[in-house]
Amino acid sequence: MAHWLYKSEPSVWSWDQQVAQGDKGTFWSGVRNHVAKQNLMAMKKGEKGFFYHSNEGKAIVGIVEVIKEYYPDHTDESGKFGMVDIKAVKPFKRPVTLEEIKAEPRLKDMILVNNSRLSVQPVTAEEWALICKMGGL
DNA sequence: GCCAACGTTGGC
DNA sequence: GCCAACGTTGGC
Repeated sequence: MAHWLYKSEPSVWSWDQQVAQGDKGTFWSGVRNHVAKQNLMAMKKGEKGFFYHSNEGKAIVGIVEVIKEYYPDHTDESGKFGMVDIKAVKPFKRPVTLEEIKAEPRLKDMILVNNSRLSVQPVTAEEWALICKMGGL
């Protein structure tokens, strides 16, 4: 089962807002990048991902799960892009900051470190396990 | 189909 | 607020 990482600016859409949606979750719209789109299309229901706060906080704050697979993004006028639905699963006991991730040699190949602009990223099994541990889960 | 110009993202 | 990195656009 694959793992993912979703980036959001808290001023636009925060973890707290995601949690407030409960089990019904929300659609993850607004992706306008083809690599990110490929990642969205590869997602399967039930797969989990990290929720990362960019700009403010710069930390992974919790875990989300895919509850609906790829379908057209109604906010995209061109009709080329789509989205998935995700819901909050559980918060980290403590956030794992970008600083900590950069300081960990085993995480030096993470896309988050090397291509910070990609908004939806795959995470390897090793990275997943390590970051969960760092987050107190 | 190349590439310069421009816009956006996100860390610092 | 600056700027590097990246993606997209449009002229040729």
